Amino acid sequence: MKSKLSATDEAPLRADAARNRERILEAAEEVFLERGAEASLDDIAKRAKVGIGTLYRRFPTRDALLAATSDERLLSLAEASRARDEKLEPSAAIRAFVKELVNHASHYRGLAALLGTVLQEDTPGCHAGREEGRRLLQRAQKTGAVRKDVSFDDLVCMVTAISLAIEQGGSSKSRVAHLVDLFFDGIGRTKAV
Amino acid sequence: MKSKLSATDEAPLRADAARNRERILEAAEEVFLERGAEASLDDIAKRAKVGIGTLYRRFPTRDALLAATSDERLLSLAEASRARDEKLEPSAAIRAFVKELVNHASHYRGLAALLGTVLQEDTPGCHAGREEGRRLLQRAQKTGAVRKDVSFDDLVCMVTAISLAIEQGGSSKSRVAHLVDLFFDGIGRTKAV
DNA sequence: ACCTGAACACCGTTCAAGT
DNA sequence: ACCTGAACACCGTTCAAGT
Repeated sequence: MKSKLSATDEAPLRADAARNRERILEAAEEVFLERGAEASLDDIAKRAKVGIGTLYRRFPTRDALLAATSDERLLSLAEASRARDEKLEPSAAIRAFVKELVNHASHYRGLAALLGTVLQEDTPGCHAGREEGRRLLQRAQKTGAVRKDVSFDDLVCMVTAISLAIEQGGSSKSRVAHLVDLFFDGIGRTKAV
Repeated sequence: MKSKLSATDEAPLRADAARNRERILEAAEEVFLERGAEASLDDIAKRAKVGIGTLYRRFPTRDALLAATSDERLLSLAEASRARDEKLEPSAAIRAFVKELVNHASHYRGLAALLGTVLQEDTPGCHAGREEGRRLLQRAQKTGAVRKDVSFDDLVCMVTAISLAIEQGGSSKSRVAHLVDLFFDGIGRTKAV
């Protein structure tokens, strides 16, 4: 029984194509880590020992490549979030999720600014991330821990802001926590004394 | 009696150089409006009918050009803020300032992402903007309207996030207000019921 | 189906030559 | 002092030719 949600039902790749795809992904991860999310696509193709055309064939846009590169991390992020669902109350759960998403957006330099568009890509990880975020938000709103007029996009906006601040100013784990708290004490109904 | 704060005491420009500087600024404003903050510097030089070298001589970085282009707007923004100081209480005053700054950051496409660095440039407008922001923040904190652990950088971070959200998602004046409120009800001590 | 890389159109930045 | 623009090194994207 296949899921109705399966995005683009992709025809299975030929063996060599699949291999190339994998190599591009590995090279991209390396190069993005070294040079940031705006790194040259040519460099990535070269590192993957693949023609630049092959890269474009598989990943028509930079966002698509970034999304594919982020996919595993996003999947395990969503999974981890669901796993700790039982142990945490809704308010703490969504706060933890946001913190993890900030970590993700800070994984490459330059990813933060693109998070909003990348997360809209049609890949399993992006899908799972959105799903989980929306689920946590609804749950927190149902229990009254979060205001009703907050959208998932508002959440992404928060994450982007925090990640950009981290990227520009100093990182320091406490600054992340500080910013997350700042935003949440606004979004939540809890009074910030 | 000259101000001690006067940034780079700039030697007066030769008449033709001053004229060129002005033309670059006008062209830049136009081109940035048309094509966004990442527009080609070559296009700007051409529109200004100036060699590209002249542009670089006057504005060594893109940020410097963006700052110079924003300068008048930032100056009048700061002035307007000081003007309404008497009529508004601290909480409302800083909220209005943030809203104006969001408008500014949304003036060109792509400016939002650069606001943090552009605002650090050493130009009268950037200086005035920072000054006014810090003043409002202190004032609001003194009256207890804003938490003590909020920094000016936190404010800029907010503005950037909101502007990016505006730029990506739909604009709509109500969304700006919504986001500003969201952030402030977090930053402020007022309980968000 | 897929891969390759040359070809094209672009861009930022520098710097020697000119006034 | 200032201006100019050619020169250099780069980049994204497409597409004809090849397997």
